[in-house]
Amino acid sequence: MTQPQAPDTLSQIPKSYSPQAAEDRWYETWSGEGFFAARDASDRPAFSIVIPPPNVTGSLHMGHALNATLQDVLVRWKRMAGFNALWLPGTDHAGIATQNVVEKQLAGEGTDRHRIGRAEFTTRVWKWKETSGGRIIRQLKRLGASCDWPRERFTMDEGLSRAVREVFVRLFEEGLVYRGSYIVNWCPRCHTALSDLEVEHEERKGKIYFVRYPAADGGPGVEVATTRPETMLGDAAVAVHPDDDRYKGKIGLVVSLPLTGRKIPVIADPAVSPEFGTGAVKVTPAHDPADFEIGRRHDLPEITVIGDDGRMTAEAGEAFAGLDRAECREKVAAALSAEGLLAAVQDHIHSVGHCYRCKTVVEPLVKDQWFVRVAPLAEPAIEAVESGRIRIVPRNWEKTYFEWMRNIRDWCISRQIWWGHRIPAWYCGDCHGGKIRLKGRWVEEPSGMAPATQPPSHPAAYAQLRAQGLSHERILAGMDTLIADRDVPAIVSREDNPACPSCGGKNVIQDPDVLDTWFSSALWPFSTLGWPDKTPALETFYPTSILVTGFDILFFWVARMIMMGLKFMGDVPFRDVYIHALVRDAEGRKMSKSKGNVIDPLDIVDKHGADAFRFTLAAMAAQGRDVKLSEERIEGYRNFANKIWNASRFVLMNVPPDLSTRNVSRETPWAGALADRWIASRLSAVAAEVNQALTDYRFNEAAAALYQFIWHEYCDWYIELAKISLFGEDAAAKQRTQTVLVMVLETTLRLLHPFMPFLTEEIWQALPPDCRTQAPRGGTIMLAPFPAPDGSLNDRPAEAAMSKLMEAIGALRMLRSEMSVPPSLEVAAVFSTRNKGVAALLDEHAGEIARLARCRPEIGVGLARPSKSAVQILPEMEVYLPLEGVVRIEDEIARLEKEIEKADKEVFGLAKKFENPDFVSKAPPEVVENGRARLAELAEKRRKIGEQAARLSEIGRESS
RNA sequence: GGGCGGAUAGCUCAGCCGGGAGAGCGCUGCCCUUACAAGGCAGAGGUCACAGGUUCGAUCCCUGUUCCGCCUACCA
Repeated sequence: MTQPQAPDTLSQIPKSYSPQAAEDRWYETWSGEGFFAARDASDRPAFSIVIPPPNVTGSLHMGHALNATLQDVLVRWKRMAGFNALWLPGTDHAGIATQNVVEKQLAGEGTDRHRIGRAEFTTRVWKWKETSGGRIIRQLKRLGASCDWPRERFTMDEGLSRAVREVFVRLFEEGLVYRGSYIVNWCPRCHTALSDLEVEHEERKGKIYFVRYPAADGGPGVEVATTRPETMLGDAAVAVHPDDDRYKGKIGLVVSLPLTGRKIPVIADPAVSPEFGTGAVKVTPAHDPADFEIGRRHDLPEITVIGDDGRMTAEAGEAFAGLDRAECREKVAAALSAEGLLAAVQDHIHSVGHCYRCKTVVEPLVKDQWFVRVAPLAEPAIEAVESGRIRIVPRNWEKTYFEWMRNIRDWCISRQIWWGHRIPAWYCGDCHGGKIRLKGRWVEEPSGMAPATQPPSHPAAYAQLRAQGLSHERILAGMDTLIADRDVPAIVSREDNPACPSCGGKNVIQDPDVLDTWFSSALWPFSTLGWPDKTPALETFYPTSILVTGFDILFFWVARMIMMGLKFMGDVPFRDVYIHALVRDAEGRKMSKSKGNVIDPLDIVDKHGADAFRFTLAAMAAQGRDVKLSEERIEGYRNFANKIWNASRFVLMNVPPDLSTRNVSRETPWAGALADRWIASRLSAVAAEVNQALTDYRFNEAAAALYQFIWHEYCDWYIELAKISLFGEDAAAKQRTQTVLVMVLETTLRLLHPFMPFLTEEIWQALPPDCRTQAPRGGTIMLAPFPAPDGSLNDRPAEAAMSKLMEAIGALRMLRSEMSVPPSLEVAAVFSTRNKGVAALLDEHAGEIARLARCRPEIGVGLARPSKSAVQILPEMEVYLPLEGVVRIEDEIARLEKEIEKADKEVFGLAKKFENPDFVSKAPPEVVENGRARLAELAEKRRKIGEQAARLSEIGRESS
């Protein structure tokens, strides 16, 4: 590969790591060299992830950053571990969102989509997509995402569109897609139907109105409760519960609907809850989902009083027609009040549905729409998770999944917008021309096309337009929307403009609606790999290995992918689903533009580097917890990156550039000094931990293990110890230390690479060439083998000995610090033990103790304590710091008294356990034994401190 | 209404199979010790929300309570 210029002399390595330059340089190299590419055919095992496609309109937010980081960690790990790893990127076309963006643009130009027409509009959207869309893709690259970019897909691509059409047609043929007239969620602003999932419910303070409906014969009527009095204008009945004794006599009564005088019946329906309100409910089938059901059961008329634009229709009556929903509510309430029919108004909290795109209050309306019959698809999808063919991690999301899947309702998939996959359904103008009503630009001047500045007008029947002399083509060209009567059959076809099966004519008109964006997203795991064609990629990478996503789209997307994957591929779309948390701000609030608490991931990358940012996200991704991101935390990991940088700098400054670890057998370098054996043992433990944690998707644990090892073992101890031989006279020891220093660093870099790709590559490239573990190709760390746990390096004795040594050093450091002995002052110190082995160990490592605790150590068995000295009592040794001429004795006495207090507490707590005879008899023997040993140790320590305190007080008295 | 999750150091959070409470940041003290002051060494700081229960033993398991999130639902 083309070698970017790595600093070649030590003096050139700057003292702190600056990420920017390295990041751009390495990303370009990796991607240019094709290191991210997976192979359609390979003898290596496949590992594949498809990215949850972000909206093409979107820009990278924290959620994306977390999502992408976790995927990249996994895919880089697997790639290094020898898999044919694919991470397939792409975006979705985000129908409503994208359409909104371009519509806003048009509004700025003083026009709108109806004036420019459908064809021109979609051209505009494509143009927008080409120039402004996909910003998020470029942002992902800044994060270091190792996606196979040449495979990038877009839901509106030719191939994916073909998949959409194939699926739609097949579902239709099987009766799983149908067109029907039902109540749907309608956004009066976006002017389209929404699926249930696209409605966000929010608790709102509102009012509940109690309204008297007098009997038609003038007798006592019924009182109903409603939160939406304006809908009463469309009431078709009043319903009560069949078993409600209060209303038994009223069933069948005809009441007079206030303000309209219309006569409506009182009916009985079990859906009514007797406990709520008055127990009698007004029924508005055209404007309430529950009422709609009741209406259909009782064959009530569906009187539409609110129109597509959220304004009252003519049906609402002269007094109200044209009013906005909210205005109308006031007017109706006032009118009822004036007539004395408003019994009461109370405050009431209820949840109100809002459009998830524009937050407008949705209006339930009865509309002709296309639906997917979901229940038959849901069944196998439930089974797949129950049986474990798909694992959801963490598991508690399974419950949510099942809950939703078992109560699933049909999915409304048609949208009344222009940007998206147009529904492949046509209606025959020749057979049903009278029942197909169209709106379009020709209506204003039936003799010809109206100027493009004219918005569409009233609907006209297709037959009528033809009769006025418009050609079929011309009608289509000017058509805006279409309403076909319920009994007009749809011709659903894989080919455009199919011939009518009954008349053979070609004058067919395509349904103007487009499909829900999620319909195409649901096919993503196989449509992106080439389906419906049988491609090698599909063969190799489906089912994908894992899906990484946030729980907010568990239903929107994950569930639907499972259904579609099982239906059309006959297999699950992925083996595992890893559900990660939401990223919140430091206060735990959801980040949102309106709250102004958004942290832009790219600002973080600019400021602290992609590696620090990625590491932070991984470290905070504990399963089942939200990620509360604060900049201080990121700074902490930026410091970590810098620490690694400087440790590496130290290594590079102290090893010859021609050093080779190429032919060093695994055992040799570790066979030497205690520190070498210890760090090797620790390294193998960390490698095991990281591998296991990643296997279990416990990213935070992998990150924590690396952090702990690098900073607190390699840097704090190993490097410090290494300095002794590096700066010493023993050439062999020096060389061995250099070897270990580099080998551990090099291995650690590979372990760390999935988390911090840029930094690790930058350093790895600067290592002596013959110290870099050979990658199968490319000469890059990202293709070098991922360190596997190596049990042969485990060295329990070395770890035990090292912790003794660390304890001894720690004890003296503690005394020094407590006694305020300056770090630069070399002191005398006595290490006394009863254990010969310990004495031998300390003696052997007197040099290390001397350096790391800055002292002249005297080591031995049963050494006398210096008369005026501070002491630290450890299980197997006592450490004395002679105080003569160094500090005041009183300070040490005070310190010891505090220690005595602490030790007493501990002894007391533990001793209490043994007072209970059941503990000794019932607890496992090893637990009891362990307790006994600890108790003995503590008691001994307490005794010795006491003695020492007494002695010092005595001396103190004598000398004063 | 149903469901899920949380409550552990000043802050943000780890804590797998019940058996000696951890990290990061912040704070305090001493140090520019030839990799790093974005650093080193050391330290203080916790009734593991509350009340019961199971157990020899509970931060961990069970029940209930309080508070806080979130998801879901056609009680108008």
